[in-house]
Amino acid sequence: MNSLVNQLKALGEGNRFRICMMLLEKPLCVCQLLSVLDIAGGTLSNHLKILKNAGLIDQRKDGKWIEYYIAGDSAEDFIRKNADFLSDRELIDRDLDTIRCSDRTSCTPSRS
Amino acid sequence: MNSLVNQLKALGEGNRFRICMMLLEKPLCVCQLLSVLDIAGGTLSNHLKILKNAGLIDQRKDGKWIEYYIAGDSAEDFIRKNADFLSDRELIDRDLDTIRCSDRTSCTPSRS
DNA sequence: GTTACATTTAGCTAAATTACTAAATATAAG
DNA sequence: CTTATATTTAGTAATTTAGCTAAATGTAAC
Repeated sequence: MNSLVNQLKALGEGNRFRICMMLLEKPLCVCQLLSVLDIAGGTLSNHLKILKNAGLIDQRKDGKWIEYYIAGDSAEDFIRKNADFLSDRELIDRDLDTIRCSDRTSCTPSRS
Repeated sequence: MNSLVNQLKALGEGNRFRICMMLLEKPLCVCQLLSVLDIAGGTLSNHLKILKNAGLIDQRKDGKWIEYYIAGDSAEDFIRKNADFLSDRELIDRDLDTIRCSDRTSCTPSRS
């Protein structure tokens, strides 16, 4: 029970939900997520840790970057089933459009 | 999006999750829920309000009691789909066994 | 190795959340 | 109307959470 409640709690926060929706589309590095979300790098890192502890996402090295992805079939299933209840898909699509530095040339995490 | 995230957040708390699991079985009054959960009446009342605001449950009068129930088909669907991910069904069953005063003869809410 | 960039950790604050108790309200029964 | 029971509201304390900035760490490229 605990692990399910933890997953629900992890997904039940706006920014973390958005992260999962984006990762459902494709794996992304921290700086790409950062280009969409209006939060500081440290905050994002913390959200990623919470999602990872809940078993919803995982990470792997990709050269200079760390790529995050949905942890596995059961995590994907869990997230997808909940995403089904989403009425305004529009917001998610807007997020996906906003992903920057997909060529990964300049991923400065600085946020004035 | 907001409403879905709110529902996830509402369900993503241990006591509220247990409440929903029990109500999935059958409508229950506050004192019955109270007989299972180890929290004070005021606290329970607050949890019920959160679940109700999220649109997951609703209430109706039943004589002296207030009966809570899953709000409707879509709420039931949402809760059931998430309950599917539950591995240890045992804990829920234990809760259901613990419901007291189902005859509603003595539902004192006092908790020393 | 030094520099530059990417990410995480640490330490902090403000806001939100969960919990309690006690008081208030509502209803039913006598 | 009074009493007993059921539920909610209010006020408060403790805990957790989300956010920030700055420092630390890791990695790549020069």
